[in-house]
Amino acid sequence: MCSFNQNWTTTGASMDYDFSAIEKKWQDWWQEQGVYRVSEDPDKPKCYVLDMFPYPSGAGLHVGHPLGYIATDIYSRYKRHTGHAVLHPMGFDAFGLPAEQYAIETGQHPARTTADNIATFTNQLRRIGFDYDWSRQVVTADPDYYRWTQWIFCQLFSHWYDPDAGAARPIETLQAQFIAQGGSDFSAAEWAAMDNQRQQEVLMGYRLAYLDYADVNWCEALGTVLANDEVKDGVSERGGHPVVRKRMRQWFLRITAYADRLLNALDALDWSPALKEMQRNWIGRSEGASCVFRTKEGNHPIEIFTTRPDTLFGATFLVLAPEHSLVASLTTAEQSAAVAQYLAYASSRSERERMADTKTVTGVFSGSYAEHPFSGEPIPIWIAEYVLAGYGTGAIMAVPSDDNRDYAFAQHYGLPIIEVIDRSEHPTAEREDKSVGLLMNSGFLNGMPINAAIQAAIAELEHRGIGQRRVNYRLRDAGFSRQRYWGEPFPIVYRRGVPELVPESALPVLLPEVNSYRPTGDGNSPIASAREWVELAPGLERETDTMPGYAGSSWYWLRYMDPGNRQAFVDPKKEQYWGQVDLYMGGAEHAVGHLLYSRFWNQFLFDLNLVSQAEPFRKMVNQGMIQGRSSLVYRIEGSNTFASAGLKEQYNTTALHVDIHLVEDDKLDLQGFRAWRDEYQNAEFLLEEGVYRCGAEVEKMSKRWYNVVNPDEVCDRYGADTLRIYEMFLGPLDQAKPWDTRGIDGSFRFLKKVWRLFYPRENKAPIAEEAPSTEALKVLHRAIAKVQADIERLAFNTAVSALMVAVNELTALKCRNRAVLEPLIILLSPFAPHISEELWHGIGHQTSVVLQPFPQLNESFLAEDSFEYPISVNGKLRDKVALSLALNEAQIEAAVLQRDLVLKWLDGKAPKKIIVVKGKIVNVVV
RNA sequence: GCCGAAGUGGCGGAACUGGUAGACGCGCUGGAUUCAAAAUCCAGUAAUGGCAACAUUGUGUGGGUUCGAGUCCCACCUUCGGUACCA
Repeated sequence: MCSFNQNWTTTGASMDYDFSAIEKKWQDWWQEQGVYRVSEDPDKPKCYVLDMFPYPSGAGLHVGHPLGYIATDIYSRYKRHTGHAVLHPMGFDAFGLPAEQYAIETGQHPARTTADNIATFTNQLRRIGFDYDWSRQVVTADPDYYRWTQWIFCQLFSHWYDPDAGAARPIETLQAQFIAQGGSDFSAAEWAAMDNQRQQEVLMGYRLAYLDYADVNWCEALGTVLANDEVKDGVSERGGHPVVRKRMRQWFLRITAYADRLLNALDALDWSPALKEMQRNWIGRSEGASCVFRTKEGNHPIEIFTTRPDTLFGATFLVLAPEHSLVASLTTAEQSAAVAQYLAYASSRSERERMADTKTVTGVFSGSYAEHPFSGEPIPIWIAEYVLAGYGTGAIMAVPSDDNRDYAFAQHYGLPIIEVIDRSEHPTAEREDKSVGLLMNSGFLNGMPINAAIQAAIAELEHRGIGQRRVNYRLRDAGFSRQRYWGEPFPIVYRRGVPELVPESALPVLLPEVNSYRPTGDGNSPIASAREWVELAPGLERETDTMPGYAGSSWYWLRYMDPGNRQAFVDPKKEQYWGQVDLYMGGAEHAVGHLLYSRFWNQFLFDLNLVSQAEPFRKMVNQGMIQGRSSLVYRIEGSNTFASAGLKEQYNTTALHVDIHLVEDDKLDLQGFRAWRDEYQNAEFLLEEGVYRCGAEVEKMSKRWYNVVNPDEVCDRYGADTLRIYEMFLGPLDQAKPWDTRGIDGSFRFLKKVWRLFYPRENKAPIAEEAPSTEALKVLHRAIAKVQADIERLAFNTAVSALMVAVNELTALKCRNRAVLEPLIILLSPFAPHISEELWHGIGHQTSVVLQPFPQLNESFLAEDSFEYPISVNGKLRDKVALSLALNEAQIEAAVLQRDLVLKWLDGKAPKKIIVVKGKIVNVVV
């Protein structure tokens, strides 16, 4: 990798594949000609192909990033060839922490560094030759963009989710309802009696964007709130300062209102089962019942959630989470010391520790008892960390007979166990098996199967007014506040503490300039220090939190449809034309976060009739990660001597990563290595056959492992077309695969072979106009069939392989006919657009190959009249014979039985059976 | 633990609904060309045995279904991704 060759040229430069000149030339030409400009065309079917837009980091792109972009580029170019109006845009997710962190360190305005990084990314992307319509680029940090992010937030704030309508409705409809008939726990008269502030607090409980209190990661030393990934093992990642939970008022989005719709709509989407399953698990719907247990001492009803109300008679104790609000009031004097000790222990345990050992049973008795709602028996109330405060009601009824954790707990503390499911008919059934068994020891439920008992138990709970059917979700409402500078400001002002929207005419609310991007130290965002911006008037202050990173990315695909619109976030006509994203490509790391938020925003906008489709992404594909291939050197312990890979076993060595740019073909550049780091200046080497061999390891491509390959390097050395072909040829799109620059030669040679097809060394004659041979046509049409089918199923590795086969065969046939080579260029052009455009113009065309129709498959060229039958004897391949496909099965059988090899294996015996599959195989059973 | 994906030559990988395992490419070996190198071209390349024809073995492991299994079924092992005491 260290020494890049000059471009591939020998003599007669014009007849050689000079990729760097070709690529530059056509990129400029496409730009000038506006070849990739798209608009709505009612005469064409539409196709919307989308990539997850990147965050423009300072590091630039590595070869792993464009994998998905190349795939969608090929797909979108193919769709252009097949007559579609194709929307394939690109933009930037430009708000985020790294730019802000850089600003804190250097004082550079994040807008400035973001713009620089976008320029770097754009240059890198342009070099690869994508068919983006750059005039549609969106940047989430651009005020023209984020005014609409703010606008959508305004809609979320001014709507509530009406469960009766199953859709979002204006908050005024709820107000009207309160005026007319009151709410769930107040009458119309009581509503009327409330002051505005109180009324607003009630409404806040319904808005889809609302304020509530939540714990954040607060770091006193840094004076700021930290994101989850900035906290490692309870201390800040930077500086290692302690981080504590702190309650702060935060904005939330009520995504839980849409939980059921988000879950149900998954079925109709063309996403991988794995991806759907991740979303289902994240939403985590479970059906069951809530039930209230009265306490023996004092009036402290405990509400629990259970998915197994049928086992209520088996509930022998209750368990509260250590953080449950009733823990203090239910702890008796005798138990207070033990409980206090346990609570101290529980709060000292990090999430990580709690996760690590789920086998250890811990808990403490509160001293109090609850009353069993059906039997009236007293049952003890325990406190244990295996019950989570954040899920359900933070309290459970423990049924040791039918829950493994409850069972382990009961065993450990000697609590009673009542069997309530009779599984005697099914001796192999395990605890928690819901599919078999009849209720016993359960009063009115006795003898019922489990499902019937669940229904009966819920009915009884509802009848007695102590519980009800309930659906519970794991999904939480999404925290939407960040105490940061570099994000969208909220379009919110507080009038004497009551939040209200700024008028629409005041949008966008621009980020103020600040003197310092450092946290204020009191938990507020840096923009709180811009006092003249915050204080609009006495008693009228702006919100100083900003929106999180996912705000801008939750609707960006809609903006691409109509990026310049100043009247609306998208023109409804344009939205109706482009509709759903037909193919969405991106990394699996966004499987739950981004994809769930985006679906939620889209469902909401759909409720408001602002978009025409409930679901934004019809087909979603996750591209696999391209891994790096790291190089390793082996330092002999306690020395500055390095042993070559083959010698390392003889010594006690430490493997160290070395920059792959100092390694070629696993051989280390010794001078380069000594110059690389001061500490290696005097390094000594133990060589093998005169060279130092490095070890290698496949791992994530990362600066940290010095194994990053930049696409620019590859473009310099081989060209963008080779990069594109190689990335696709590497393996299936959705699989993780290692990048090995050594393998790229094959793709480069392939393109050179394509070039030679048009410009053979020994033949300077122009392309032949006469009719091609049947063999050449057969090769062409086989390629058309395979490439087309493979692009449709996104199997680009085998499509490239099919093109290689075609080029090899046409080279062998010395085919130079226009009628074959012209369609071949179009087949190749989605994969390698630059060389294709050059060859296309080279054979006399003036217009772009991009705009050509895809070659029409003629099946008649694929038809064969004979087939070489493999003949197996007892399933083992023994012979082959070419036979006409016109023969019937009896004729084939007869021909096979005459074969010498078959007779030899029959060894004089008559065959037991002969299986003839026409056009496939013959199997002789002896 | 649970959910999902995947285990095929020295390497990346191919094989449609069960029908010639290893397409295509890398690498490697030999040869041509060259003063030499690069580049290019030709031949070979799963393993084992054999000059060869050919034979035996072979798609993570062990069973099974089938005329026939990389592909289907059962059990298990390993790797990767997600998730995590979810009541």
